[in-house]
Amino acid sequence: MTATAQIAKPQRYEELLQAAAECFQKQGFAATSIDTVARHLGSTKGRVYHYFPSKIDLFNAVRERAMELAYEGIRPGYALEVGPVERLTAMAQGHAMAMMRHHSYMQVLLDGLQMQRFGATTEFQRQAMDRHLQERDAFEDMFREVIGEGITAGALSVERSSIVLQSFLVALNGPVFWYRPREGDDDETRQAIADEVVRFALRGLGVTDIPTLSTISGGG
Amino acid sequence: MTATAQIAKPQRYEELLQAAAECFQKQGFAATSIDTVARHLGSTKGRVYHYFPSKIDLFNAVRERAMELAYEGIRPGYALEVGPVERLTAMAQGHAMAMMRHHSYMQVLLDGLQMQRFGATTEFQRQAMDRHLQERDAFEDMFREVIGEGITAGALSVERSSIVLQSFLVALNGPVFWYRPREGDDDETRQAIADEVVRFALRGLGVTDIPTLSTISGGG
DNA sequence: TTGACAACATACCGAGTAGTATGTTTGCGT
DNA sequence: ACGCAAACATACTACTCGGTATGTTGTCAA
Repeated sequence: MTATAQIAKPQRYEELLQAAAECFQKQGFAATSIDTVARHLGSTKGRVYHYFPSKIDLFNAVRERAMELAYEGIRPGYALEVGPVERLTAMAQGHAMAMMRHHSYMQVLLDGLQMQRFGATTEFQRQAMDRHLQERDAFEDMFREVIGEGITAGALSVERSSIVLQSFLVALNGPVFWYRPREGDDDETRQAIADEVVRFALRGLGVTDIPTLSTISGGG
Repeated sequence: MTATAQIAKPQRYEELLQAAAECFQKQGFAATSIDTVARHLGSTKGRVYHYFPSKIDLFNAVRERAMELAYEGIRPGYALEVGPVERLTAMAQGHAMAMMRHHSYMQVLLDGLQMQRFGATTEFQRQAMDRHLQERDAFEDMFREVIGEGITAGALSVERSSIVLQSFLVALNGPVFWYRPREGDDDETRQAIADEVVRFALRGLGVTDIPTLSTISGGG
């Protein structure tokens, strides 16, 4: 009796994506079977393959969603009409927050990006990978751009900018590696952590007076 | 005709470890089969199982070796009899260098540490994992200790030290994620990169005047 | 009432994969 | 020369997993 009718299709899709994100996060792509995801939902393969044509498509869907969430994290800061250091701070804050808020998705995202090394994939899958890498580059470019403005404005002191950028991004991604979501965690808890991470990362770029969020929203 | 006799046993072991490290790095643990490793060596399963009782033991051997290499990276700096900031700088340098020099091993190491999330393992494997996590903690403690001395000495400005420590370590581990070994790379190339990474990480801790290696070896 | 279709569940197949059991070669001590 | 063990290679087994083919059930329009 296929049980739970009534549930709208997009909601089922969302449930599947969430379950897949959690499984891929916990076990990685290769170690996660379709049956694992299905069991996590209390259902069977049939359901999964009804919504996704293959395992890799499911994985790509999770990554794509994760990428969207990452964009959402930094876009508000990027769009601010204030100085580069203030924009950068807001972007960094948003990104660090997204890393904790959507922890499962983000871990899958970073895992997936490291998958470049899975040299042997099909031509079709290679296209998906390339698209994904392009999105990552575009994402990084947003930081690159604002950091560049900061350097021009003399607010940042940087020698080899490409390496520093990578260090900066890795530091912001940090919570994905060491933050473990706890039962009572709310946005305030995460904000406090994000503040400290952002402080560290910005000082790494040579910023001595770290702007606060209230300073930023108060006007540049 | 088993071909290549003459080769000493420890050398064979070393070859196997290296091959395993490269395979696990490229494909991850789950996606790497014993046959993959064997083919990478131009041999068969027989060889692998002659030296290692199981796949997980092979993997653990790689991780253990990686951990040793990581220790070797920071020990010289830790042992210096100079100020905490100078010691920390030397440790950070050594660590960043090790991340690039032993890139395959280190990637496997970090991959493996993230494997905490593979909740469902055997009791025996859980012990190996616990031992490994303890070693990681001991490793981190060496940094924690020196950073603590730096704070006491007033040379570092840090608020929530646990989060800052994690950010610091992630930044130093960074090269594992974004550095790709190139044909012509020698230690000088890597030193230049490490310098920049260390500079970033130390400034994140609030160090304004980064010591140089010559300063350190010249005496505190 | 009756198709028709969506939304699954179930059964099944072929391709790997970890591990084992057994052969085969080679060097070495006697 | 001979036996013996190290150092593998080969063949095989039990099992898992991605994907497919097919069955089943609820829903809804005509």
